[in-house]
Amino acid sequence: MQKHVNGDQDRVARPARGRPRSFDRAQSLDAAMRVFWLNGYASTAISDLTAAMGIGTTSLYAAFGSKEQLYTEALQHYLSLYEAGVWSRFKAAETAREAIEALLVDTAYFVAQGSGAEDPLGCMTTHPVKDDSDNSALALLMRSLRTGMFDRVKERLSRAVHEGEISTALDLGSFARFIITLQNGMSVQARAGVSHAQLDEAAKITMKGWPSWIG
Amino acid sequence: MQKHVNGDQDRVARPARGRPRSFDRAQSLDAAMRVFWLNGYASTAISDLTAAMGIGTTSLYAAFGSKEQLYTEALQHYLSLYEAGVWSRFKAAETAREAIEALLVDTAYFVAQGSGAEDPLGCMTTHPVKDDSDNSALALLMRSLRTGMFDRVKERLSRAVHEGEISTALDLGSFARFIITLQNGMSVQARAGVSHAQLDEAAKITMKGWPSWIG
DNA sequence: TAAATTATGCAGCGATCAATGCAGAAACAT
DNA sequence: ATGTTTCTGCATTGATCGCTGCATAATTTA
Repeated sequence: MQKHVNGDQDRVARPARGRPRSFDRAQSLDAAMRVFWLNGYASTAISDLTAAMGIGTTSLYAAFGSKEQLYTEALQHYLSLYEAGVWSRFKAAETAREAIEALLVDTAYFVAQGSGAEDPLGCMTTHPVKDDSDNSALALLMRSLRTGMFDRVKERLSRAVHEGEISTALDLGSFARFIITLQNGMSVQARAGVSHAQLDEAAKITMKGWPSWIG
Repeated sequence: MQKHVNGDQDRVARPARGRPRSFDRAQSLDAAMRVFWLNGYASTAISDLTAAMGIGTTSLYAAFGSKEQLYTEALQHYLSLYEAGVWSRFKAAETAREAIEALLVDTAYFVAQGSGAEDPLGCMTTHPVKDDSDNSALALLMRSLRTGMFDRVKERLSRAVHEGEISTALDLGSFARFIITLQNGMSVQARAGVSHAQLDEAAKITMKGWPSWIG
């Protein structure tokens, strides 16, 4: 009855034994990512996912294991899609000032990009997932993402100190914390309906404080 | 069987007809506020509330109407308890610089105050509640709170411009947006486990940019 | 004491939650 | 053809969701 509509990815990865999947796994994963991104983990029902992915619950569980495993995979898909985009100019910048400004401006663009109706707003990792205090693989992943962002900013600042761009008097940890906090706030603001233009201007105003910071 | 343990508030407000309440309404409301604050609206079950409030579901609905009405009342209780504390030094400050610094420092203190286990972390209004796009009374209240905070900061900056503290070249809307965004970010950070000390230092580092901003 | 009023505990409502059992369908291998 | 393997749709599981009906308890009013 159903046709085989798999992408080449699946066909290569799996020896084609048994009945083939009737849906494109990567495409369904992308749809699931959008739903999770839009509603968060707890507020997303399996029925929301199956509707968006265009498959039944049995197929969902056969292909992705569980709601939590699907979320984990969707989160990794999210990172592989967007993380490089948000951080590319940060990484490529020659000065710390350009790097930080790029991070803030590009974050403002990214979190306020969607329409809010179908296209999600904000950052997927800013949404509270579930009990953060447990030691599930998902909670550990979320924590490592957060510390990773902080460390990246702090590392860049540290390099700038060595290169003489920033005074040794600046507390790098506190300043990196400030930047990450601002970035997190942008996600909340975007979800509350604040426009890209407003966040972009806020990011640029922020950078006007730079001369005083690097003192 | 049960004893009458009402506070005086109820006894005065209501002509004591019929069986009296066996619990202190204000006390139960306070407990409900903590649960909502800790878990958010969607992730809080009625059973969580009744357990924390020490009453049955029938009593909860008789006294508070519905989950949404209870949340609304809990939110107003939250505001009456803490809003003045966070904003008092902001309001009393003589200069805009002192006002903004007080807001950031006091926010850092407030959001990172709790233990995280029983005492909630972050700001109750930063938690996504439910569908923000509808026109329910609760959604409208949340929106008015957000715009209110922004307006308060912008008003204070405007006054500082008139008083000559801040250059007319500064875009007040963008700068106020920056401050509110940072404040929101503090709530997210605190929930993620960032300590009060780190947020406090970040707030103080932030204020080092002041001379460059006011031009 | 009797009637009226309000609150409580118990039990359960229909709906939805995440997740599964099962039989049949669609591909392979032999 | 026959068997093996994998996937799909349907129906359903037990648990929990927000919420309520109902009988009874506790109080005031008459």
